[in-house]
Amino acid sequence: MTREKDLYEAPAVEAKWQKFWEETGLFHASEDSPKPKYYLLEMFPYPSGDLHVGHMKNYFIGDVLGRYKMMRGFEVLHPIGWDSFGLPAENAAIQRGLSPAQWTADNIATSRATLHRAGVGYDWRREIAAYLPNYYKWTQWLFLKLYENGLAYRASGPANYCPGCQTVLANEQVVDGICYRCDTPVERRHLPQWYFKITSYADRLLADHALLAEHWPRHVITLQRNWIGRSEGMTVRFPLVGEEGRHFDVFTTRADTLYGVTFMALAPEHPALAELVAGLPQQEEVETFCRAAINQREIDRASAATEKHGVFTGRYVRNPVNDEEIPLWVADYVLATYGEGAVMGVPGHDQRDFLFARKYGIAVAPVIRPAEGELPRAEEMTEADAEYGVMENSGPYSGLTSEEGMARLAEAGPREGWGRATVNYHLHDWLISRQRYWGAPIPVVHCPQCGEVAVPYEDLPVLLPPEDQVDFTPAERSPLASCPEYLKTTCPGCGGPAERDADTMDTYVDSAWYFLRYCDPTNDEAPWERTRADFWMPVDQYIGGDEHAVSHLLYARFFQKFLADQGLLRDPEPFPALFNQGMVKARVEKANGSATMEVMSKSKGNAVPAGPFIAEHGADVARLYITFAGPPSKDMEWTEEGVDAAARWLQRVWRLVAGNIDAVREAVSFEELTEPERELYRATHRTLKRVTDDLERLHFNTCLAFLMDFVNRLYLWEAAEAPAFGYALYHLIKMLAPFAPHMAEELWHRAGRDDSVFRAAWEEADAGALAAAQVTVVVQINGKVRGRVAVPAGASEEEVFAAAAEEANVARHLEGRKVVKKILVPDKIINLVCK
RNA sequence: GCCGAAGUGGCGGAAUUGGUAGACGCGCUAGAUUCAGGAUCUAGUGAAGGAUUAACUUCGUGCGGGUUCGAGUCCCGCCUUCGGCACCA
Repeated sequence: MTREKDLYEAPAVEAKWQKFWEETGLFHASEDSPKPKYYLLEMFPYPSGDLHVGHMKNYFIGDVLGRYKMMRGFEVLHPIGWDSFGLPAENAAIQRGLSPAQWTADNIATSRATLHRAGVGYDWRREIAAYLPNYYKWTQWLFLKLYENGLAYRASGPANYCPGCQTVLANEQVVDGICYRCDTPVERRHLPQWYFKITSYADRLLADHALLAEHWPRHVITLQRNWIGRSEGMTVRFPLVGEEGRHFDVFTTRADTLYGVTFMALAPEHPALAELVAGLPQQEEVETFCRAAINQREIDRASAATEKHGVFTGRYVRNPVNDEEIPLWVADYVLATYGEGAVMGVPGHDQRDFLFARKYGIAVAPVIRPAEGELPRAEEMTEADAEYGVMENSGPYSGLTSEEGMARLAEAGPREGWGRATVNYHLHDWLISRQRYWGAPIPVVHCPQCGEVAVPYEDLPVLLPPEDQVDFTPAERSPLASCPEYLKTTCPGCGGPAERDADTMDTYVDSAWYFLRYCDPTNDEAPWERTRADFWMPVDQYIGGDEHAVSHLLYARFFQKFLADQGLLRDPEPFPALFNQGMVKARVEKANGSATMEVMSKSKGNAVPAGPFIAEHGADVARLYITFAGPPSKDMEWTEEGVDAAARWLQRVWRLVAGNIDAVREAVSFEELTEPERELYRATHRTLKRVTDDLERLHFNTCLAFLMDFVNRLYLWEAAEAPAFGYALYHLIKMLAPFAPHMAEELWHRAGRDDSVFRAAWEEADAGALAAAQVTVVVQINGKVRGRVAVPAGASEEEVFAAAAEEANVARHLEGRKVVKKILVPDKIINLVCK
């Protein structure tokens, strides 16, 4: 009959403490604090409005950690803001006639309310939004900084164009030839675009992975390393036969095979081609081929991966090392965007060249033999041999190993004027211009007199024009180009009439520096004050999904390095510690009755909306379930049973602690405890140690397992009026706090405290208490467990053995056998090796 | 093809450095309490054998070898799944 009264009413309690935290400024971070700082950050979220529980996972991970660090005595900076430029707002405008700004503001309000209601502890005073002029003013400011330093430039080149989004994309936004956002196959177009010169930082981005090795997931570093794709080699110059002074360069990592070159192949897009074949009998064939190849490869590059096509141009080039004349081909397997857009064909030692040569009857000339073997015979080869070996038929280099040969050739190249050592990267400069409205305008003016002129710093921000002046409907050029009020301006240089650049920036530019703005979010004079950035940066723990491994994380690292070079920041890396959380999956029922577990999303119909869920079950239940279901780094599955279990356990904790709230006590005298109580005291500290250790490792699921275990044990004491029980409850409340903050706060106050539990210190486990007087040692015979014995802690081999021999089962197994060796792991195990 | 991660009960998952495999939870079984429960409590729950309160024994962490007193953990060789890159010269 009192049961109803005992039930924990989450909604009312949670609202009460959320208000309390807000009013007491619990999560306000200050640079004036004497405490050590801890900057905790989850990746800049896009305000999609209707957050589902899957979205909440990384906020909860952050919040558990933040509250814990707070209790550990850190001044925690845990900010939030909105990555709020981008296509969805604009599409809402096009499709439903909504205002992008209003639509965005509404979504932010909804998302913000959900996070509030989830009880995630943020310093809301520092909230920022990328679409507001007081933010994008500084995005533009950073653009100008890069421009000033030659790291932002406009160039015409092959760009990835998405017909769906009607804008160009960065390489990082094209996945398998498909737009990352709308799944439309991407086309290649030649357009003048703005780039950030991230390639200037390629080597440093690579080298500084060493600084991240310890606290970044290894696969993220690997992904970045592969994406940067540094490769060392030589650029070799092949003169064009019959036209003195003209030549073609190729990049090769295998200069040791130079004597085996039997043809050269250009990419179909190679700019010199048209002129090269003009007037030749091959002209038409080459042009037809190139047109087909360029179109075809964009439609379906993957399936054409093995079959190679090409045509002979009718021209020849001369191999500079042996003066041989070799035919010049066009081939569809040569990439225009890598190296020089041309390759030297070495069929003997490159599989692609081999396939190509065999198909078109080009000679194969092996020049490398295995260290322990013969030079392969061209006519017998069925595939290329790409291994290093010993050079043959290579003039003065014959007999050298591949490594030696390459070193000598790298020296000879410049001396003899035909080549030089070079480095190539898979990474390209970051294409940042977008032909869309909802982004930060590029602060550049095009003047017929002065050309390209940067907008002066004092004229920032370049504001987006009002929405009613703009036609959002994509028309292959930026919507801003349709707005004369925006476009027409005066040149900052000469004062004459000029036009603004009509493009806006990639939203990844916004997120490449937002973590810096949190350090000083309201600064009107500068993007941030150096002293404030130096106080908070770098981010001590960054949390987010690994879908940003090569985009956002690479861009942000690039910005950080550039800004440090400018003296605006101190540290070489923004995020020394990165944590990748796994995703939340849920059942998707298929039409045929089967079901699969898929990543939760609204479009799949398996999303559980966060707001309604929290209203029904409470935020603590959501947090607890998500943190207990598995390691935060792995994907988890959302199930009804799991929700019930979390809710049930919280009620169990509530009954235990609230029902014995008067027993809660902060201290006990170990000396005065009975032995069973001492055992409980030890269990308390053992739990504290385990929970602490696993919080530090971000293994929250095991923290909760230990707490469950502890609660199970405490139930055995419930009726007893033992001091050690009240003491255990006291610690339970504190240990519960990071995981179920609302309930813990309520219990803490019911236990008579006025201040927040999060201002209470998280204690170190009592090391003395952890060392029990009696320990159980496992007895193994030949590696098999045969018994357990209780001995005093620190017992010697002889003592343990003596006790073991007494144990019935052990004695039985020892009968008639001789113990030849004893291995003791103190206080844990003894293994008796018997014959 | 290359790179990365992972394979442990019916299920989610534990097991820092090699040292009691299966913690904790779900589910299931039995019982208690209850007008009733999808609430709560207690006990059991890897498989097989042995057993009517057994003790205990054998097998067992994807597969096959190896190192070791001892292997989920280390080494060698495979298989499978997931993720990323994919003609990068």
